[in-house]
Amino acid sequence: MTDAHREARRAQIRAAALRAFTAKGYQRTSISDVVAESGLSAGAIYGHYDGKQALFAAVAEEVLSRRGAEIEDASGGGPPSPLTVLTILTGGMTRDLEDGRLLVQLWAESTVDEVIHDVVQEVVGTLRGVLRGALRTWYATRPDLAPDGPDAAAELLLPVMLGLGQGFLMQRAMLDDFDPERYLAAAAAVLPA
Amino acid sequence: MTDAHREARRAQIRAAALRAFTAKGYQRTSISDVVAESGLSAGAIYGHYDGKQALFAAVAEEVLSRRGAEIEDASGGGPPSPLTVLTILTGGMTRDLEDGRLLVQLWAESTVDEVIHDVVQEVVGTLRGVLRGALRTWYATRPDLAPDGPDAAAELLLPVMLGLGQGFLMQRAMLDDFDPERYLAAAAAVLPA
DNA sequence: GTCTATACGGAGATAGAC
DNA sequence: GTCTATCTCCGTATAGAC
Repeated sequence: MTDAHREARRAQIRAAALRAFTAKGYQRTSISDVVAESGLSAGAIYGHYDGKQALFAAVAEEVLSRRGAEIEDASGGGPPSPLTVLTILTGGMTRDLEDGRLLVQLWAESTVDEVIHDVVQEVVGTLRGVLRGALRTWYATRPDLAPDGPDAAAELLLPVMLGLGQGFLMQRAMLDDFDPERYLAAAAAVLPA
Repeated sequence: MTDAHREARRAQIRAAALRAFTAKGYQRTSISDVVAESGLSAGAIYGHYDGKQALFAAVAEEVLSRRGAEIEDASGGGPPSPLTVLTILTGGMTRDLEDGRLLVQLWAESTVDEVIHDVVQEVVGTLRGVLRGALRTWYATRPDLAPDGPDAAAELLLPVMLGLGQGFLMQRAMLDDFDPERYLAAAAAVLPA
């Protein structure tokens, strides 16, 4: 089997795992669920991934790393505003995940599972680095909003940006009456622009 | 056994469950863990609660309802600012829970468990009602910040307030280098004041 | 009301044939 | 590499004595 075929099969397994985890949540999803969703067998899954935990880590890494890439892409046409960055984050997650359930599962698991914790720590770290860079270059074009310099301003806004993104995904996943556009409008009202 | 004794025993069980859920996460916590933590037996637990799910719901309800009470208390000395409200929310959770892990577990579970979903829906609904009331009265004292009236302004800010609170708890629970004061300072910079 | 002991089901993971 | 079949453990919940 060529490397390409091997990676294709791994991608197939990850995609099935993503669907299964999203539908039932990480903990309630059994390997049998992934088996059923993928059309493969338990043996096949374990031939490619060490187990459920490794599979979850792989899926999480795939999803989160795309957001960093998207923000860097968007920086091509001039520095994106904080609101634009937030829109990219939430829009990308919406496209990949339909709802935010998988990420909420990931965050919960990261507070209680060492391995997942480390994976999240690393991948959120790089995403935050990309965010920081984007905000810095934007503040550099708006010195009126950054009296202490763009770096300090970006560093200060960073946790809030992350929080607003997490809030969006959380509320979309858990509240029946969540209104995405309303949330982004509210965020726009508080973010610097 | 008097009602007071009965409630005391139930509180004892809830407290043990809270500790156990916080330490290992909801799903990984077994009834045996709660048994060990409480010093009681399985039979005793089931004599007071229908099972793990009901116990989790009871704990969640207890914790969240306190925040509503605290915000209403604070409204006694004049309408609290958005930042004050956020500080009450995060400070209260810090006091009750040490870290935000239990709530992150709750949110994750609410996206995947019908019963927990309904409980969260209701209790977050009332908390949101309290928040809405507090923001309205505050905006009423600051008509310069509410061109469309205090009600509209409060309604718009509501999801952001919730998001910032969730972001605080999430990041505290999952990020090694989280700085609570820095987060609140950053929130203060974006919130109306 | 509370204990001890246990029934019952389901989970993750592996063995061995193909 | 993949399948079928299965092993082993652990979790929830209950039964029955006190």
